[in-house]
Amino acid sequence: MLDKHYDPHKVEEGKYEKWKEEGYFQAGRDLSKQPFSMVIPPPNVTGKLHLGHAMDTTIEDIIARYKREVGYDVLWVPGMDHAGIATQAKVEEKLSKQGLSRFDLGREGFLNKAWEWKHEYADTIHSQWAKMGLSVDYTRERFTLDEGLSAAVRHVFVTLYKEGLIYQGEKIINWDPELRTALSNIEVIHKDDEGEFYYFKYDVVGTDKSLIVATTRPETMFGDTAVFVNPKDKKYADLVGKMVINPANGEEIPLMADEYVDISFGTGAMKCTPAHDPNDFLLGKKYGFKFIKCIDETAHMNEIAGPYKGMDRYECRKALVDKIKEDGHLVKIEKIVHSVGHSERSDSVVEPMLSKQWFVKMKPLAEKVLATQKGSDKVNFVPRRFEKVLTRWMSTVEDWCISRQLWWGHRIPAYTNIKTGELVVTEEEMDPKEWKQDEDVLDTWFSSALWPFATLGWPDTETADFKRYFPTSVLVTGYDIIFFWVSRMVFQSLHFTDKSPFHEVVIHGLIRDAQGRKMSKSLGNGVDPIDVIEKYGVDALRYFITNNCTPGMDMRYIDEKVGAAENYLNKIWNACRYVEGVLGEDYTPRPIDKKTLGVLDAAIIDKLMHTIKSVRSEMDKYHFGQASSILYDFVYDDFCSSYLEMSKIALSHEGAEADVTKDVLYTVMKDIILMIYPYTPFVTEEMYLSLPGHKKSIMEEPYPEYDRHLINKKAVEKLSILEGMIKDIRNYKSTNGMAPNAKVRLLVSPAEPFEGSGEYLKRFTFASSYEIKGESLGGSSFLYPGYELMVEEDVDPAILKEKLLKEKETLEFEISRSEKMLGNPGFVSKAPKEKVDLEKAKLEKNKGILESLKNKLASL
RNA sequence: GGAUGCUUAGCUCAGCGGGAGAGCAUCGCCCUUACAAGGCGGGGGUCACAGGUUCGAAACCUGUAGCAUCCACCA
Repeated sequence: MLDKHYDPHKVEEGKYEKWKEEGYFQAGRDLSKQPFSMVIPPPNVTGKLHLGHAMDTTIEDIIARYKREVGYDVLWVPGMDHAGIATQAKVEEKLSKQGLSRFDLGREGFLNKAWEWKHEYADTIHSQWAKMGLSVDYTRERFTLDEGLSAAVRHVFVTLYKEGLIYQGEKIINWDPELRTALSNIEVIHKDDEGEFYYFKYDVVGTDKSLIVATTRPETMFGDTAVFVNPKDKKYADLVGKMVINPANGEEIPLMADEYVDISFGTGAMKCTPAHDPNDFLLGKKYGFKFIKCIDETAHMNEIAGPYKGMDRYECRKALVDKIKEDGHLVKIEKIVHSVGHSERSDSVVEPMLSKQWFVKMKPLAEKVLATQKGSDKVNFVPRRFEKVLTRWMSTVEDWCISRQLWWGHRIPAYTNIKTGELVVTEEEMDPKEWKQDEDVLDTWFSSALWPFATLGWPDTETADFKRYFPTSVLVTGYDIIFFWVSRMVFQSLHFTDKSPFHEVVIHGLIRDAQGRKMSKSLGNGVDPIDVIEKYGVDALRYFITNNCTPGMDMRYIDEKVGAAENYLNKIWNACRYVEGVLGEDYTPRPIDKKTLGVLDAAIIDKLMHTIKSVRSEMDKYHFGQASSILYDFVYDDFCSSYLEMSKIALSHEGAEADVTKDVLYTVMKDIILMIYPYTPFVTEEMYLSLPGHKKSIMEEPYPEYDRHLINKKAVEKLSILEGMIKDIRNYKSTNGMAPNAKVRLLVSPAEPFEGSGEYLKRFTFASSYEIKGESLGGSSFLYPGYELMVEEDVDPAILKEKLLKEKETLEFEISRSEKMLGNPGFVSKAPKEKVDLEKAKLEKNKGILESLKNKLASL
């Protein structure tokens, strides 16, 4: 027997372990079923999981559990990401608290620390997955740095290299001076920062003229190789070709003309620093300049900066500007807001810098994606608009810088011969005495990109899992990592397996705080899912997520809503407790027999069928919020408030009527539980096990099926008349200042809506008497299609009249509306016939009611 | 500079071509034997604005405004 109150913690205890032991999460237990597969977006082993993870994985778990119920052999692969930069930064931070740097430990020692860190956080993550109830297949768990993934990474790297799609080159890359590593373009976040625009005077050699050049980055002037103007710019036409003096170091550099320069920007004259700016780099190449680096890897000035050597780039900027000012070459300083690149991880200002790195040549790979998206093997996004995010990026993508100057990650399989300097890229282990391996590791996303196929055994394409579960069915992830992850999985998969890695991508938004702000450490507004679970239970948290997420949209975390979810679960819990009590221990479930159903039974079963149909349809479209609210309405209104209350009367009539009612209660309750189960597996398991005739677990039950033979429109209509009567009487009492349980006498005419309906009416309205009158009722009766009802209590006639007049007004409005519609030839000829018929029927009905209403008013 | 999304009840949000919905909040009444973490009843909205398409628009199209996000090498 269920307890009187739903206690989430008591309910949740032990269930997950049981499911896991029984092997319910394991894929491939019944190969006769259709496969359905997903991979978890591997969380970083940097720390605890946050609410965003809770949302993402809850959605996946709903899908997994639903698909199992519907009859699929579901594989949901769990795993974690080594998260190169992020984890290394955490470990280094920890070390620095002990006064150590990674260089003190050396590569090997540091990696040991990193692995310790990984194990610690992997444990935390595992326990959080268990708390959340995720039905992942632990027998197939993977890690992005495990043996298999590492082999896949090496294979991909070597293959792409041999195909000419990976190359080593010297280009301007984004350098994070704090973490001291290169970054890819998308790891740089551009922010609008306030800065200064410095205008300096450059003397032109051999003349008494000068020109003014504006820059935001004076400290890079030591690396300048020219000043450029636009060839069409008349201001400088006579000066082009002469030398000008760099006010930073007094060196002579040429004044040149190139179309690239925008005449209208600044002074129209631009300094060129080929080693510290991507555009200047291109100019440098075009004109064969030297590439002079003046800033080092820690963002300090090097020897090129002469007296400024050793200064931080900003210190140097300040000192240099002061000096130029002293020299009389500073014209003015303007405040400007400009876009400055920051490292996604360290938030330090990224230094564009010439550097030798490894790159993936993106164009051919991206073109494959774009072509695929036009065909039948395309990846379908939910919502659809996110496909454009992918294709737009793919069509403008630049080469991907994949090498990182870190230790934690997949080491690049490139070796240089110590004696000859020969470079070899190979999957084989090379003898370290002869060959020196590249020091760098790969971008984390390089390995994550292989996740959907490498976790299934690839590059071995003959493994059972790869053959059965690849391509995967669906991927669930946030819109913020479409570039980082989704796009890269797609192009790697297309290139290496010739298939898209998944058929569908379900995109969700971010979870924000109650004020709509992003949750962040600096704001301290983060919510720990574990705290929420402590307070309300996992199921309430899961239900909150289910009910409040709309595909592709951000969601706010609102504590009271989780509370509301818990209350809802308590409601269902109590309904179940009632059903359980009613059925008793001897009850044996029987299928619904259409022929034996009473009006109320037939009506609730009809509504159940409609609910099953629409819920399934929404579930299939991944509209969980929609699905759960359709269910909510059915559970709350149709089942709890209506049928369940009414069943109390039927049950008091012992015999066949009571038996049928029990069958209906059982069926509806069980179907409700089975439909809510994917959202809130713990409570529903507990409730399920309290019902008679249950199996070992709810996980062995199939999803409810829609049966069109159980549709009964007439019964629903009759019920709606009864419910209308009840509502009118309740409202009548309320507006007349009577207590809800005040006794009233009722009359109906010319008959009751269905046999026995009077008993329900009486009970639901606390009527002391109930009588059927053959003839029409005068005065204050309520009207329904074909029926009248009257409350025989003395009430203030003024209130009554007011009520009737209000009713008349709305009726007249309704009638005129219908007449207007039906009088519109366009509507009658163009609207669907059923709409027109519906409107006609409404008009007739309302006209009839208005007629009797007028009589009543006259007789008052 | 491009692109996308949002603007609906006091608050947070669904709905996205056939008569305005939910949760919370609010007001009134009720300990009715599943649930007071409850029940019953009520109040509250020219669905941002302006045009257009349609028999019919909160929903579709085009603009406008405000907010948000993403992309972009403007020195």
